[in-house]
Amino acid sequence: MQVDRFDPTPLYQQVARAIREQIQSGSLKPRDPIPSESELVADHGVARETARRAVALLREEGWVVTLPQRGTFVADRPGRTGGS
Amino acid sequence: MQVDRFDPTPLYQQVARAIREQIQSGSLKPRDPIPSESELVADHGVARETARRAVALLREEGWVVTLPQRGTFVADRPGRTGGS
DNA sequence: GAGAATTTGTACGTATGTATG
DNA sequence: ACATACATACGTACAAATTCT
Repeated sequence: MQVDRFDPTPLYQQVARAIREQIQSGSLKPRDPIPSESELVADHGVARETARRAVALLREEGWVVTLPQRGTFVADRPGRTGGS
Repeated sequence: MQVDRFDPTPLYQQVARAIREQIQSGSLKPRDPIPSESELVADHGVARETARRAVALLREEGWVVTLPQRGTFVADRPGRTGGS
């Protein structure tokens, strides 16, 4: 799904929202891999940096966990930071 | 102070460390502005993206606070995230 | 073990937008 | 109007670790 370039919402937030909704709806389940950066670039029509920011945002929000050189996966308890 | 390109430590971490040490040593005090992105680029000989990452890291660590379109400043209680 | 492909990490350069002074 | 400063976005390149053939 391409982003909407007329929507003033930053593209990386649009991409993040699309993934977040897939997690919330259950089409992406805990421990499932989310699309790789390259796939996000192709699927959404954005630059890699934009895709990376989207994933970074989801990571900060606790939706996903990234394993370097492995991939990024849906967290066991998505949406929870795990912090104190 | 230029970064050390033979040091395997990522450049953005080297820049962040340099700023962090200035805060810890007291040469940068709470509410002082830290150098702008352009100044970090000039001072350390790195790209803007690298300077931005350094600042982002310090922000995550609680050393600085960024006020959009204002600048980035040393936190009131540097090194504390303010979280629970 | 060798080699290619994949995936994330780091880094540089550039451009435009938005808000402030 | 102009300069400053951060935010977003695109493109490119190479490194490092893992995975697959």
